[in-house]
Amino acid sequence: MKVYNSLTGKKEKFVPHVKDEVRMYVCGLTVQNYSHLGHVRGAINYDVIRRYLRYKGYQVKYIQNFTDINEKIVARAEEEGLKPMELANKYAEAYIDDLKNLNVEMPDYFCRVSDNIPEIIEMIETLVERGHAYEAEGSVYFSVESFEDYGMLSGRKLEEMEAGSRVEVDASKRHPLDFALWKSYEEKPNWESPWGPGWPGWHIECSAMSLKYLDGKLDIHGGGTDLIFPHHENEIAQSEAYTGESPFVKYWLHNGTVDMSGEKMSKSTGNFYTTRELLEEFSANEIRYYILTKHYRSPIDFSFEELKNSRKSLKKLLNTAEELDNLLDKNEEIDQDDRLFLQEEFVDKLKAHRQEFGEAMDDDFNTARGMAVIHNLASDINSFINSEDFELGRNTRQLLREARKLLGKLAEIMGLKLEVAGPELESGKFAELVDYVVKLREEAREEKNFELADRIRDDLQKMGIEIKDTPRGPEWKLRSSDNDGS
RNA sequence: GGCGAGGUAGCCAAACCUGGUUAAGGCAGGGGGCCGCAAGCCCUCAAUUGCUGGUUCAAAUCCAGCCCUCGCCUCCA
Repeated sequence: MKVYNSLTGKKEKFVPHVKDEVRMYVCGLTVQNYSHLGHVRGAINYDVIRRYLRYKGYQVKYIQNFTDINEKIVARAEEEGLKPMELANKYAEAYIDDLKNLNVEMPDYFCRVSDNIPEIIEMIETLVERGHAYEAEGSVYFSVESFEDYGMLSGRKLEEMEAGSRVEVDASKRHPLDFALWKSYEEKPNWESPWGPGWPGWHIECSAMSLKYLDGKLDIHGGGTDLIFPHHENEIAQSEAYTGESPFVKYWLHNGTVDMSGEKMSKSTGNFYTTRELLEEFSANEIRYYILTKHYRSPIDFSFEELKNSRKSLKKLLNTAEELDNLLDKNEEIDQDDRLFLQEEFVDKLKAHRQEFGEAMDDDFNTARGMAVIHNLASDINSFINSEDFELGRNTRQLLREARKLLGKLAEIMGLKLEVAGPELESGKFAELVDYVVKLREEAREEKNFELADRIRDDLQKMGIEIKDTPRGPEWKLRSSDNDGS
């Protein structure tokens, strides 16, 4: 398996610190408002990475943080008339809801800045002791000049950055790019420190918490490309200056951003679509499909049209899954042997697809290719069950079970749910009755009495019973109450 | 100004690092079929890979130049 490491700019063989174990830390968000697609895109990308790593047999420990204190939160809290911590909690919970609604698995732990102040202070103290940081007017700054490799991640050099820097130079800083580890703050949401009351700077939290919760052995650190500089650059500097070890992180992964350039109108009106707004109109499956048919490193230029298209694409996969389920659920009594000639070929295809999927995902988690494999798999399944000499015997049935399992498994790695939950009324007296009516309709069709046949179909349709004429004969199902599989 | 990403069919999007029969997959569209209609599905058609030159037996892929687009450099994922 290879992953693209932002630190080296190359795909590298993936070898975690500890065999069969992966420790990953993903930058969460400042919980100051509802999340939008950009936030959630990363969450979905790393969710799939995590699922795939697990599929590969790794035990994955996944940590994500909430930045729950900074000036933005204080400002927003004032706007909403809440205490800063209340505001942070509100949006942290909202974010967790969003993730659940998107079928994103919860991290093993959500760490919060406010829960880790002692660790952060300890880290800053050490940095000061070692001459990597200095105190000025109650705040503490990291000295970028004290860290030789500053710029290694973003590929920048200190000298070059000063020239075009737009950063306003704070008089108390020794170097314009020095950044705050501790910020002096006199008012209420603050903590005592050796330098007086205040709170942590933005970058230090991730260093302190990732080192703490992952025992200093980070295999993967993820986040958006927009965090490379300065956030992750600073994380590296302070972490390595603190531990004296390099590298701080084995593999830096960065997902592309979601841009709204095609949707300028919405920008002027308010800005982006929040996740919950999108979820009103689209299912988790659809949003995930949209995100995952693009490579995680590529930026996405958001398009409503494309998102709608993913609904149609996804429907194809759902149809196949449903067809298989129908075949497997019904005709439970069939047990005669069937011909084998077609099946060998089909078995080979299943095997091939399983392997192709692995190859795609092993290559820097290429979900776009993985998705293509899933489509090819679905196509082959469709061909198989709709071919003229298809017959449902014992062998075929077993084979279809495996096909369904594979389809479900691959979809599950993508976090897609292909289980179409229909009402469970498709057996018993009711089913016998419908079967009977359907049979009558078949007779009408044989007599070319299409008027009657169509009327039966239309009337059943009105009762919520859908008939499909397949090459294997008619099939029917109860229509699930409203939307298509979310 | 600095750093970075990218330009592939009408649209979205892989493959580029590791040159070579896959220019993948999806949406929309054409043609045919299961099958009369509906719903689906299958087969098939559709691309001189931004432009120009170069390297090579071979270039979407490597090199050079040019033209465009976008992101970051602002405590944004």
